[in-house]
Amino acid sequence: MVTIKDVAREANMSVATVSRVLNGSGPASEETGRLIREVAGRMRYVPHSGARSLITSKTETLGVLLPDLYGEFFSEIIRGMDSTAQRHGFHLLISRTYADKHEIETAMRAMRGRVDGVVVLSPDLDADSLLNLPSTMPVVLLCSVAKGNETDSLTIQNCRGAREMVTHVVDRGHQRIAIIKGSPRNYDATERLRGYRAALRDAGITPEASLEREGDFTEAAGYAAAIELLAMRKRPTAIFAANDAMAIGALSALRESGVRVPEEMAVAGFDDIPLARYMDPPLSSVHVPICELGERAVEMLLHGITHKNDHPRRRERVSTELVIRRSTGGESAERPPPNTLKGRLVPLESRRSANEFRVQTQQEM
Amino acid sequence: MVTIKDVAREANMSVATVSRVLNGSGPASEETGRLIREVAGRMRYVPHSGARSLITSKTETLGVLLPDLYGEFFSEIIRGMDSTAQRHGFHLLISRTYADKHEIETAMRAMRGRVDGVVVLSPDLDADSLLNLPSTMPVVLLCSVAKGNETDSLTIQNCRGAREMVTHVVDRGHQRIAIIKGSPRNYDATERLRGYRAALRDAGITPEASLEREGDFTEAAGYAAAIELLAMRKRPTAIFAANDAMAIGALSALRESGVRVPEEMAVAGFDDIPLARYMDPPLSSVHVPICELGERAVEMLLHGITHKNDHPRRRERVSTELVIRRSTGGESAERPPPNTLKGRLVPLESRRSANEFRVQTQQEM
DNA sequence: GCCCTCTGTGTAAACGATTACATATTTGTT
DNA sequence: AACAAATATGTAATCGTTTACACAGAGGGC
Repeated sequence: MVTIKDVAREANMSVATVSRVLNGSGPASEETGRLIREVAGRMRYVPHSGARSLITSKTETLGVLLPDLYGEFFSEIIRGMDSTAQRHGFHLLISRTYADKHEIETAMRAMRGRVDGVVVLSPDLDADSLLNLPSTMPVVLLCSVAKGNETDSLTIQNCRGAREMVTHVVDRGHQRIAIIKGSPRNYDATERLRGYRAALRDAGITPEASLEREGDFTEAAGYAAAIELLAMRKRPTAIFAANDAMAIGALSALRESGVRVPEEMAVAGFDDIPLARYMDPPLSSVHVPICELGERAVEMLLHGITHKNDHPRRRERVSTELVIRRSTGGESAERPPPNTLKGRLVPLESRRSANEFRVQTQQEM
Repeated sequence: MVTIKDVAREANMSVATVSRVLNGSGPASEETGRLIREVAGRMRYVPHSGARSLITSKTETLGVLLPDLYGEFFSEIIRGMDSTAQRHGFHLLISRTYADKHEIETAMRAMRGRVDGVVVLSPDLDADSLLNLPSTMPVVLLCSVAKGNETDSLTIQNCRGAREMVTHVVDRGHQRIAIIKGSPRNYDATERLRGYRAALRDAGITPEASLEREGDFTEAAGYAAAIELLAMRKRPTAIFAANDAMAIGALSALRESGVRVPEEMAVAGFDDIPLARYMDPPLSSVHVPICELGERAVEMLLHGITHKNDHPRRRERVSTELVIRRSTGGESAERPPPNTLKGRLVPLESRRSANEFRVQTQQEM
């Protein structure tokens, strides 16, 4: 491995000069500049990032902690993060963890000293406690809230999105609307459930426990839940799945049971993954700008890093957009590429207390 | 940030002893061991990985270079890589690059000194040249071949998989079988095309240029290609898409055109993404053990690292498995979870020349 | 000619860990 | 009792950078 010393020797210069030239961090004559750059290039010198980070105490790397996510969501969010990180000269150190609290803590420790900050995507509510991480380094919480502690966080407008979708279904004349829920420990899932109930309340419909089915965001769960719903003596006429994967599973179950969608049963999902529009019938869904979620999270983290974690904390939320297709009886004329449906960011002012924020959330509903 | 020195001072020990205790790299009395561990824990000491990698010249990090991949593939391959890496105490540094040769080179440079080795997934054929990377560090090439240079590589059994699928379609009585190809610059795509042609040749059917349609692995491409095929005066009776996303797009086009699958048109895909079985009709596909692909790649890389890149190079290939569902007229009785369909690894002995390998590939066909 | 300010360069001290070597202490062997 | 061997601990060099400080020479203003 060729070091800065080797380059200095070869160019008959001191290491200091080489360092200054290569980093543009000090004066240097035109000529020495050219020479050193030429030699460094020829010798294929690449600075040892460990040594550099030792003295500068910067790693130019961002940590990302993720649970085991479903396909499209994972790839898109990484895409968003990596592109913004790269644009700012940062790398991404990724670690998949089981959402378990202890695991997250371990992973955080392991990252310490390797990264300048961390994005933690922990949809698991129990992981709340991770806010107690005595982390001196910047952290951005994704898809979860940190009660009690002050942490930058970024979430999806789950509640409003779900509420809008269910309201749309109500508007199409449905009264008995079922929901296939996500895990009760999942933040996104609980918020979507909240939106569902709010919409029913708005419409003067009393929520019914038997219409709220358990799920876990997988196709299999959606399939199973739909089968159960069909077996009910008083069937619902519409199903709102808390994500697209479950909606797709439900569609498959309905098809096998010979139930026509949307005539006998309307179906709606959440996320608007690319496949949604290729379903039969095309699936109505709540579009989430996943890529943008990743971008924004990294931007927030970088902000925290440049301000040395000494900045007013922010809670932001990316907004969703209703995409109506045929599965809820909407026109299927729609055929714009999904990426034109850009969600806008809704920055909330930084808040001091979680309660204050809660109120805000209520209002936003 | 608390350093080893702080811990040493607090425990009234020398840094050497602290280091030895914490790494278990030297003798230490029972008592000092306990004391130091207690102090380190209390002070939340985490060693600075940069400093450590400086002296040990190990980073315990693996680099991963990926192009912009389609959803499921990306998340699964990372899952496989990360789990094996973690099991061996390694981290993953991920970088998305545009498959462009120059970009890859830049990314490789940036990784140098940050990682102990790199997995490069470069399906782009033009990137061949990257084999000329004067890399002194271990590299594993994924989903592409390196002609000329010696590099460990791991690929999918594309050719055989495609051939088996097309043969299956032929066996169901089809004679005019179209293919929706991937990019001609994509390695997987060209291999799948080769398998398609081989199967036709086996069946005594002469390939027809008009039945080979361009595609780029997106749903939209599959949709468009299917529309074109339907417009032909002499329609095919079956479509083999080079990946599932395109097959799904094709299914959607057929549905809209009122063409019944599989009665009027059989459809098959490649990859067997989780959604395949939830399509209408459930999609026949070639199962690729993606997660395993990632696992194996990391294992190969770790092997290269422990042997300091001075080991016989290997070319391995993960095998695929035919999954027949209703879209090709197969029974749809099948409903095992896809993860029981484990592909087996087919290790090929290390080969000296690319030519030799070529021959082997022919035989394997 | 003196002093000041630039510019270009070099010297050497950090940064935080590991580890070869030295030293001090204990234990065991004869 | 003497000495060897094993155990426990400390000292200091080292890894590859960056950067504060020092210094030399050039140019300008008085």
